[in-house]
Amino acid sequence: MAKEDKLKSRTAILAAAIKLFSQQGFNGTSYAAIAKQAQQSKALVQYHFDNKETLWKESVTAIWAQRNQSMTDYLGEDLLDPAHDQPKDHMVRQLCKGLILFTIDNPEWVKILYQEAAIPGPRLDWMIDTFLKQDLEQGNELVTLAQSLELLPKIEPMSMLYILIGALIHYVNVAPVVSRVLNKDMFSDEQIDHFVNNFILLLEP
Amino acid sequence: MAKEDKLKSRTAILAAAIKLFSQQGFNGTSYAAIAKQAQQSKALVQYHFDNKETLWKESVTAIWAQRNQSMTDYLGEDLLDPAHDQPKDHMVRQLCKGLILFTIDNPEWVKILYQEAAIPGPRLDWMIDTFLKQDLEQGNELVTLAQSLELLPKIEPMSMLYILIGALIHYVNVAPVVSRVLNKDMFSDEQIDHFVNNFILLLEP
DNA sequence: GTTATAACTATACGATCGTATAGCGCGAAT
DNA sequence: ATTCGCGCTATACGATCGTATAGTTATAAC
Repeated sequence: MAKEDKLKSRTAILAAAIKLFSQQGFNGTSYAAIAKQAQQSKALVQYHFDNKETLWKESVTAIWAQRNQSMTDYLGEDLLDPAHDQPKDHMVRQLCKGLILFTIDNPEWVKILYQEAAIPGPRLDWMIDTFLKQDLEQGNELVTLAQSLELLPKIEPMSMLYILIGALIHYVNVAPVVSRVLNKDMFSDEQIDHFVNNFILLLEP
Repeated sequence: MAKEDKLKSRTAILAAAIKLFSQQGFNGTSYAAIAKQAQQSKALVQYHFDNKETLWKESVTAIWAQRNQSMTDYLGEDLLDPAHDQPKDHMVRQLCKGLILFTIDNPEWVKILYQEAAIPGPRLDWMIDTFLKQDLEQGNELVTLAQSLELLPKIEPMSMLYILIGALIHYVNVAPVVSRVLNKDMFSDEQIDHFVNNFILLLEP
């Protein structure tokens, strides 16, 4: 069936666009590069998305949709449910490790965020209004909830959020560098556990 | 004198290149854009730096030179000197605030690092061999020293480094976003102090 | 004052940029 | 069986990409 083919090629192109936009930014990514990455013709890319800004916005939208979908896989809604009556440090460990694994599997949103935050302009404005404002609120709520459960130290929630997200993201961002320097695979479960175990030592309320 | 003119125009171009490469990455930055930013002709840019890779490498080298110079301004060599016999929390606060103010005034090295770490390739390899390897070692030493002075909690130094640098960098990176969302200037001394005060609550050994 | 050198400019190359448009092939509808 | 519509391609536009090279000005040496 033709409709399926169309969706398939469109999806492949969108996936390629997501990868390249997040890695190389808006100006650094070309139609031709996206086409090559998706193994499709440049004309087909333009057929599906008739200008670059549209393609970029659809990419960001897809990134956030995928991210929100994936988030619940890593941080199930009941993760912070006290009904589990698991040990607290185990819950905190699961939260931190979940956030790292989630970021490793979904690095695009961070990269796009950092790309655009570096050049304030209409694209960043659009991201703020469409996604980031809500993200901050949700992050704030998550931290506040975790604090009320005595899982995180009760410092001001926004500051806690900076530290939590910042430290975990940084680990993922520089992992390719550190892996090469220390000759260890920082993406391995062993190294991630090692880092998380150290991190949660700081987080004991 | 002609030599001075040459140096002056060259410096202006290099400054423009540093800004654009760090904001837009290698592929996202063009000779024309650099020329415009530096208010010089495109031909003059090429006269000083006869190909793009050379210009990029010189930019990165200049960024690190400026960074290392500036670092000692913000984190004086005697900052961790116990001879001061200042209160410990004051020294930690000064270290954290220094790192943030330093990053605000020198955001380029982080941005270039994140840009290139997102696309492993020969440019990242060069950065690792030339700068990043040493950076990691120095960071490790700084943390170890601070720990021995009981200024930082004695978790594994590399993990401590991730958290310290990650949290502070993230604060600076998303400050433009958060400023707009919360309608506060996150670059202001007041907001920085607020964050640092919260951060050091976590760092009490 | 002539000359040599250094700083800088003008111009143009082929490749690639983002975009526009006309046309192809083929399944579905009549 | 023909027509129609849709998924897709071919091709070309002017602009800009990174780079090459010849030319122009200005300075310094003699």
